[in-house]
Parts: sequence; structure tokens; C-alpha cells
Amino acid sequence: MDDDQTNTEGGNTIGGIAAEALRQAIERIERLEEEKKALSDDIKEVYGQAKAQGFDPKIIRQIVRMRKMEEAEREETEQLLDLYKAAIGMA
Amino acid sequence: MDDDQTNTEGGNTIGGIAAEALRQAIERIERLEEEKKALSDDIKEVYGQAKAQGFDPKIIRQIVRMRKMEEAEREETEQLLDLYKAAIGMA
Amino acid sequence: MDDDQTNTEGGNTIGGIAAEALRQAIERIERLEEEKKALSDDIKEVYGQAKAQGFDPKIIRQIVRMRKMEEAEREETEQLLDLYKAAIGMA
Amino acid sequence: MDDDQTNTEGGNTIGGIAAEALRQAIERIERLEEEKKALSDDIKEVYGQAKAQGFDPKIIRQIVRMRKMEEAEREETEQLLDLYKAAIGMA
DNA sequence: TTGGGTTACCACGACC
DNA sequence: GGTCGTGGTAACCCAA
Repeated sequence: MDDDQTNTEGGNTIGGIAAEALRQAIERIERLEEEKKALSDDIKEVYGQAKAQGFDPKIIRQIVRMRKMEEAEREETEQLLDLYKAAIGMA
Repeated sequence: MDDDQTNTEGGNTIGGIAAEALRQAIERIERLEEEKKALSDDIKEVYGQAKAQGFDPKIIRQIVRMRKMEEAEREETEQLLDLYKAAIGMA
Repeated sequence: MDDDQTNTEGGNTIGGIAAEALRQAIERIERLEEEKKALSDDIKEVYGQAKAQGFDPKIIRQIVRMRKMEEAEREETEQLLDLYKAAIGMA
Repeated sequence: MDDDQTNTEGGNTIGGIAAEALRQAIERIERLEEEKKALSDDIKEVYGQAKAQGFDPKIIRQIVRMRKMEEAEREETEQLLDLYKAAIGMA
């Protein structure tokens, strides 16, 4: 029901746009991005603490990156295997 | 056994490096990054839902960006105001 | 000193900008991008030929991707090793 | 030689797959992608040089983009013109 | 403190 | 229309 500005309660729409749903989506996004930023800050803090303990952040970053790549490669291999299986008719 | 041979108590070290602390830092970082990725996926999902409701994600992104900028601007103004107040002795 | 439009030979500048150098940079970029596009087309053609021979492009892409990741991981490992060596004073 | 044991002639196959053709396609693709990457690096270098000469890379990118669009537009106009000419019997 | 290099994020376009 | 890959931008880090 495409109500317009004469609408005074639930399901209000403006110019054919479900304003309330839009507002909620935007707020949800903003909330999630805040949480994401908080996590980024946490990560930065961990690096800072590690550095304070005498670890080189550069090395830690490299290790983290490497482990991520190993994991990714493992997944890629698995996917390739699935593709092969599909190609030769193995469900 | 993760201890090295010269180590006599809890804080095991290898080559002068507190291996356990390093391991914990790395795992903590990996965990935080996973959570971060989950949030990114959530955000993407919200955009997807909004799109399914007929909203243009591009526009939503722009709105979010604008609101962020306005927020930043507002804070800046506030800080400037505080500075002025401090300058003239207004606690 | 910054010549302007009255300049009739080498080192001409307009509004303090070395127009000729700028023009050359732009043309160089455009030329390189053309070559790049040609290569993209070549790649597409190879995929097309492979498909015509009965190969699934999807699988080929996956293989190519995987091999690239293996190579990247190998390099990362090497870099990590270098970092460790540097950290313990091995030039 | 790379043939498999059951193969008796030139077109070696494994599990019904022309393995050699596949291998060649993959290597060809990898080679082309390397060249493509080299060009990308060259482009980046040109931007770097331009920047070192005092040009703003961002502006240069915009110019390149604009010229590409103009070129596309020009071609479109030309095609339209050809269409019209064909429609009225002008070879 | 700032500039330059590097990295991660985001938006666009190509391809399917 | 949905997905994927790529290019551009902005943040961050280090070095000078």
C-alpha cells in the first residue's frame, strides 16, 4: 500500500518510498559500522601491546597474513576438487 | 611441550622471545578479524535486503557517507567551541 | 622561472604547469592502457578457445587462481624468513 | 615425454581430457597476465613520475577518464552517422 | 611532523 | 541480475 505524506502512522511512505524501512536499514548499517570500527581499534590495540612486549608488529602482520593465505589456499584446493568432481559427474 | 630447555618457570621463551605471548597476540588478532569480517558480511546483507525492498544501494551508501561527514563536522565544531570556552575561562 | 603562454619553445608552461611534460605523461598512460586492454582481450580469447576444446573456463580460472596463490604464499614465506633473519641480526 | 601410458598417438589424453592442450592454455594465460601486470606497474610508475614533477595524480586520472569517455562518445556518434548514411543509401 | 610507501576498504565494471 | 575481479581511494605506518 503506497501511502504518501497524508499517512500519519505505520507504513508511512514518501514519494513511493517506504521511508521507515529505509531509515531502519541505514541505522542498522551505521550500528554495524560502529562495531566494525571498534574491532579495528581493538586489533590496533593488540598490535600496540605486542609491540610494547618487544614484538615487531611487522613480523606479526606477516605471520597473520601468511596464515590467512594458507587457509585461503586450502579452501581453493577444496573448491577445485569439487569442480573436478562435478565435471566428471560425481555428485 | 612448548618450553625450551633453559626455561625454568611459566613464561616460556624461545631465543629470548616470549613465544606464548606472541601466540596469544596472533590468535587474538585472528579472532578479532574474523568478527570484523562477520560484521562486513552483515552490512553487505543489509544492503542486499534494502535492495530487495527496492532501494538503490548506491544512494544508501551516499546517505551513510553524508551522515558520517555531518557527524564528524558536528564534533569538530563542538571541539572548537570547547577550545574557545576554555580560552575565555569558561569551564 | 615559470614562463607562461608567451613561451614559444622548449619548457613551455601554462599557469606554472609544465604542459608538455603533462601531455607526455597522459599519452604514455593512454598507450599503456591500450596495450593492457589488448592483453585482456587475448586472455579472453584463450579462454574462448579452451572452452571450444571442451574445457570448462570456470575450472581453468580456478586453477590459474590457485597457482597464483601458491606462488604468493611461497613469496610470503620467504619474506617472513627474511624478517626473522633481520630480527636476530643475520644480515 | 609427458604422455600418459595408455596414449598411443599425438593427442594425449587423461581421463578423456586433452591434458597437454589444457596445460598450454593455462601457461598462455599466466604469461599474458604477467605481461598485463607489468603494464599496470608501468602505468603506476608514470603516475609516480608525474607526481614527482608536481602533478596531482588524481587530476591526471580524471583527465584520462574524460578523454576515454570523449573517445567513446565520438565513436558512437560516428556509428550513428554511418547508420543514417546507410539508411538513405549513401555508401 | 610530515611525506611516501603500504595496506585495506569500497565502488565500479565485466562477465556469466 | 548476480557474481567476480579490478581499479581507485583513503587510512595507516614508518622514516626522515
